[in-house]
Amino acid sequence: MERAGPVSRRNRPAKSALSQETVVDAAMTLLTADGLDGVSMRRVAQALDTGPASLYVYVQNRDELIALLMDRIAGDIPLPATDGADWRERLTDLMLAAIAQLSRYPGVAVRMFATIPTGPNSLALTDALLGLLAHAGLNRQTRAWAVDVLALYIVAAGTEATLHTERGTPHLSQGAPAPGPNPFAGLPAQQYPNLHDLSEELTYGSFEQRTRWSIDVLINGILATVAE
Amino acid sequence: MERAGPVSRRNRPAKSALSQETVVDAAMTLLTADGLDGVSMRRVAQALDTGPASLYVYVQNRDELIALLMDRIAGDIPLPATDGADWRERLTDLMLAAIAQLSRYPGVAVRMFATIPTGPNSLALTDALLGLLAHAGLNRQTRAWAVDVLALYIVAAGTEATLHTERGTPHLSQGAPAPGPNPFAGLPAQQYPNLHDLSEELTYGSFEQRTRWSIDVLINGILATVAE
DNA sequence: ACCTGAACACCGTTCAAGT
DNA sequence: ACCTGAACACCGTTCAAGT
Repeated sequence: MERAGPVSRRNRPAKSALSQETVVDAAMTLLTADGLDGVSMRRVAQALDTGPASLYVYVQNRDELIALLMDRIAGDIPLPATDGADWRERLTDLMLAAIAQLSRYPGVAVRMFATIPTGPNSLALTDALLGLLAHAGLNRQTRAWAVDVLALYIVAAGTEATLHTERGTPHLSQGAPAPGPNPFAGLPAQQYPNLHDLSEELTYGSFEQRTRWSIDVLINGILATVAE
Repeated sequence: MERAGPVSRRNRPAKSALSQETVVDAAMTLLTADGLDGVSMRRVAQALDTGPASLYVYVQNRDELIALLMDRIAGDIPLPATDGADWRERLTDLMLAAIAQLSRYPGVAVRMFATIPTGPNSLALTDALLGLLAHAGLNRQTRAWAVDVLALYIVAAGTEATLHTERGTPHLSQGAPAPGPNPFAGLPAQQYPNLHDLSEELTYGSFEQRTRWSIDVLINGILATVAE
């Protein structure tokens, strides 16, 4: 009773058969090379030696193609051990791994605000996140809302990290502090007394340091804030 | 010793003179009507009865135009009272107001991940945020990193709210809970035990309720997590 | 059913020429 | 110095025609 998906007829010597997999493969190659901006329907088609219209057999539109790319990317984030002593460390590591993975593919994290991820890999990650929160002794509603903020933070930090990647500023997978002159130092103290006063502290610390601190803030906050 | 900015010569009967202000005005009108996607250089030019090339006298490129729009939007967020008893309530209100304001202009919040806001209105808001944190008894480094996470959260929540606006789901400035069927209820319990188990809780609560809880999480977390 | 060239309705930005 | 039409190099998506 199964209906087979569309089958390509390009089994000729020169061209290989198209399929959703080959389309996503080609898109993934472009994504890795040029970021999401490089993944246009026309360029994907070109890479497959065909016209853009051909892709619409395997993918509804560019948005669906991007959703498929997202889930591939999610699939490369290692799931945490389901059991173990330190849930907090496992949670932190999972979040850092997710942010680092998103930072590798410029333009992808931003789009995740739009899509509640429904791919199997993304769902598995969310489920794992919830599993870790269960070890924290939180009630059901708190766990549910907590996974929401944590996911939002992952996507937000991933988006930020991506921009650091594009600008060449160091981020998660690199060391070294930020370079360049302090943009807050020159601000008028009259108008912006607090920014002026804290200009040193505002630029202190690497992206990784700040991210680790932020994750601590979130976890401490969740532990201290019962929902309901 | 001042150099005057470019002055338009279109002081003829039919067309009014162009200036950066008129360009941003026209862009703002389009933004309000159609969101940021509606603000193309060509459409702005059309609204001003000219060609797109004319705009480049008053604005370096579309990115700069968007940055100018952002600061206009920031200017409509009321600054908190500089003194008062309850810093925590003032901080919460400021964050909710900022998120609500961003939710009114689809497409804008997303772009704020890219830009460290340098407009006068955005800087004033950040300065005010830091001022409120000073009342919380936090050390200097904690205040600096705190304003970072809070700003990141505002932009992230604003981006999310925007999508709710676009989809017609209720959000900050509206009441009522979310409609539609529960997307987690039908998930296989074998593969996603936690998502399946918490499907009720995952969809419980309005956007405003969740946002308020998240802000509480952040504030509690910041108070519990000293930087340095 | 799959594949495709051509077209439709758009983009941002640049450039040479006009005033 | 300001303004502009036209062009350049792109987009996503649709459609009619081919196999």
